[in-house]
Amino acid sequence: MSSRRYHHGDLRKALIQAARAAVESGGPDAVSLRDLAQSLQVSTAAPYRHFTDRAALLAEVAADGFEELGQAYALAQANNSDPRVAARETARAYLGLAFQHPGLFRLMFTSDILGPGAPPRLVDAAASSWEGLHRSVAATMPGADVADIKRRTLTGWSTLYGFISLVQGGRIRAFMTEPLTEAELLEAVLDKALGES
Amino acid sequence: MSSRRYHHGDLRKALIQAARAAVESGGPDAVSLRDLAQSLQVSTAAPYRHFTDRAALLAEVAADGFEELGQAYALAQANNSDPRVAARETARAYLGLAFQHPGLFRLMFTSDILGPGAPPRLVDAAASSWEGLHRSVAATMPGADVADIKRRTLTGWSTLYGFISLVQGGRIRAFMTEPLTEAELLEAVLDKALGES
DNA sequence: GGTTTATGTAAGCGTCGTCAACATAAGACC
DNA sequence: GGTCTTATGTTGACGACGCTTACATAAACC
Repeated sequence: MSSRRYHHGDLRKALIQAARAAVESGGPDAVSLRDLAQSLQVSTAAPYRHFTDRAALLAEVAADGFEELGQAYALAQANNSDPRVAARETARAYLGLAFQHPGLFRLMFTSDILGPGAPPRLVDAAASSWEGLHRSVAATMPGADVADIKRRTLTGWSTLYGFISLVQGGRIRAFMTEPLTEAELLEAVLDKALGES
Repeated sequence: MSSRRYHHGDLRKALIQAARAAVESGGPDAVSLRDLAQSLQVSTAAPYRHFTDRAALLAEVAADGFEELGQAYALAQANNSDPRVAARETARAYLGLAFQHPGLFRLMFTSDILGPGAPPRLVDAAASSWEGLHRSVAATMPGADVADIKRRTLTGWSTLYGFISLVQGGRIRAFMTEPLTEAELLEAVLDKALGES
C-alpha cells in the first residue's frame, strides 16, 4: 500500500530511530548513513536534507541519551529521601545505562561527538546530566565548599566511568580470573566512587 | 641519490614509526595506510607485505607503548623504597603517558585494538604492564588477600583511567570553570586512586 | 649463474561520507 | 482551483579508504 511514496513521512525521526538502533547494537562506528538510508528505502543523499552530516545525526542520538540519563538521575533522587542512598542509586542509574545500552553509552562518553562544534542541544543535555550527578553529591555534603563538592563529584564520576570503560573495552577481563566476579567488583567500585576523599 | 629504490630498506620499521607519529598527533583514527605509504614513497599495497591489515600495524604500535609503560612503572618502583611513594610515582607514570602522549594512550586504552583476535605480543605487553600496577599496589598491602589487592588495583586504576578519559574527551572542561584547576584536580585524583577502599 | 623467495608495483573492488543538479510533492496565496 | 514557492526526495558522481589479485623486481642462496 505505502509502496514507494516519494515522501517518506517523517524521515528525520526515522533516521534518528534507526541510528539509535545501530548505535545500540554495534556502537558509534556501526552507523553508516548509506545503510540507514537503504534500510529506510530512501536514497543515500536523503539524510542530508535533515542532518548536515553524520556527526549531526549522532549528536541527536547522544542528546536523547543524555536527556534520558538526566531523567533517570532525577527519578533516583526523587525516590530516595536519604541523600546517601539517593547518591548510590544515582550512581547505579549511570551504571545501568552503561550496562544496558553499552553502544549508546560509548557514543555519549567515549566518542568524540562532544568536541568543539557540538550542537547546543547536545552540549546542554550533557551539562544538564552532569548537574544531576553534582546535585546528588552535594546533598550528601551539606554546607560544604563548592570546590569540594565538584572535586568529589569528578573523582567519583571518574571512578565509575573508568571502571565501565575498562570492563567494556576488555581491559579487565584478563585480570578477573581469580575469585573476583564482576558483580562483586561493581559494589567495590560503587563504594570507592561514593567514598569520602 | 637514494631516488626511488625499488626496495625500501626497512619498510616494516618505517611504517611502525610513521604510524606511531600519526597516532601521537591525531589518535588512532588519524592513521591511514594509504597516507603512510605515500609519505614513505611506496605504493599503497606495500604495507600489506608486512602487516596483515591496519589493525596489525596499530597493534604493533600499541604493544610498543605497553612495553614502555611497563618500563616506566619498573623505574618508578626501583627509584622509591617507600611502597606508598613508589605507588604514587607509578600512578604518576601512568598519568605521564596519558598527558604526554594522548594519542598513543587512546590507542592503548580506548580503542578496540585489544579485543578478541589481538596478537599475542600485544596481549602479553598489556598484561605485563598491568602486572606493574598490581605489584605496586601489593607492596602497600603486605600480607593482604590477593582478591583485596586486585580489587584495590582495579578500582584505583579505574579512577585514574576514568579521569584521564573524561578530561581528554572534553567531558570535564565545562565543569572546571570555578576555582578548580586541572593540576589541583590531578592531585585529588591521585589521592582517591591510591586511597583505601 | 640460475633459482627461489622476499618485497615491491599496478590496477581494481567495494565501502564510505558528501555534494551538485535535478525532480516531485505539499502547502500557501490569489 | 490553478499557480508559485519551498520542503523533501533522487541520480550520479567525486575522492578517500581498506584490501586483494596478478605481475615485476631485487636480494639471497645453492
